[in-house]
Order: sequence, then C-alpha cells, then structure tokens
Amino acid sequence: MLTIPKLLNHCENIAGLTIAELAKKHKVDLNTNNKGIIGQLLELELQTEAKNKALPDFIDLGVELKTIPVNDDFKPLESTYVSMVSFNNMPRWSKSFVRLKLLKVLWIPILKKKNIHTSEICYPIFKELSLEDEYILSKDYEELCEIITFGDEPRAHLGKFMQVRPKALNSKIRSTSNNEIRHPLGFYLRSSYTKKIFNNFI
DNA sequence: CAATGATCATAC
DNA sequence: GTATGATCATTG
Repeated sequence: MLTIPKLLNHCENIAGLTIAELAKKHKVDLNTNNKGIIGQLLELELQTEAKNKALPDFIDLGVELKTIPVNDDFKPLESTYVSMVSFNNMPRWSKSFVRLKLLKVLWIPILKKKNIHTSEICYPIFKELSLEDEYILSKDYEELCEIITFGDEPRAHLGKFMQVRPKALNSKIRSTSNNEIRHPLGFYLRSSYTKKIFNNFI
C-alpha cells in the first residue's frame, strides 16, 4: 500500500535526475510543444491515480502532485493551476475541490535550464495547508466565487494567494453553464504563495 | 521583470 | 467539449 513516506522516498530517489534521463526511462519524446510534458512524466514515474478527474492525484492519500519550474535560487517561475471554475457547481470553500487539492501538496521543483532535456528534478517539498494560509485562500476563493456567481469575470489581480484566469485551448472557446455562455476559467495559485512555501521550507 | 491573458498537447 | 498537465508571450 502506498503511504506518504513511501511516496516521498520515491521522489527523493529520482531527485537529481534530468528530465531527459527520466524521459528515456519511460520512452517519452520530449520533442513536443506539450507544455505539460514534465508534469505528465512525473505522473508516469510516480503512478498517479486521478488522471483527469477533479481530485487529488493520489486519491486515497489525498495528495496532489505539482511540478513547478524554479530558477537557481529555488524561486518559482510560474503560477500554478489548481482546477477549473465549475459554473454549475460553486461549493463553499469547505466543500470545494480547490481546498481538497490544496490540503496536501507534493511539490516537485524542476530546476529550469535553457533546454528541457537538462532541466533537473529537485528534492520534493511536501506541504500540508496551514491554518493561516487556508484562511487567506478561503477569503480569496469566496471573493472570486461571488463575482463569478454574479455573472462577472474576476480580473486576474484579485486574490492574495489565488487568482482566476482564462483556461482554455484558446480565447475563442466558450463553455455553457445553465443558460449562460461563458469563458472557461481556472483557479491558479500566485507564485507569491509558492515562493512563501518554498522559503519556509529551506 | 513580474503579471495577465492566451495557448499547447493529450485523455476521455 | 471538458478536464488534466502546464508554460508562453505580450504588456505595463
């Protein structure tokens, strides 16, 4: 049975590998424009369960896997996608998928080099949501949801740790929700939040 | 040079 | 088409 210590151990064992090395093991072609290729490679290696469900990657453990690019100072370079905004179902924070996914996150920093092949897998950071952070995230979430429920689209500058941004194949994509036609949106963690987590860890 | 809005690939 | 994995590229 998979446990969190086993999972962390697995991650520690592959820390230091380059993306090319891991890709070779799984016979994955890195010559693609697939922006999610590194995340999918780690899913293969760690054998995640959730696939494209709106659940944490390791369902039984309630652990969400996130790869995130970092620079030489271990500073996150990008925001982090959490989940889609579900217009038809806007639960309160306590019942939300966002909360469920963020309760336990296994962060795998990827030391980003000019070339994806030589980018390196770093030591994992396992982080459970602190009460302080949860309070702020819940406020962000409720504020953003209120705007969405009203029928508006929150601007990306709203939210201290979490924001709402477009999430689609392209800007022309629309999704239907009840009787409305809306621009698909996703919840994202700001890099200021992940920076804070990583700083506290070091 | 960080932030926002746009976009890429793939599974189902 | 909707979800997953995200990063890209233009702007301020």
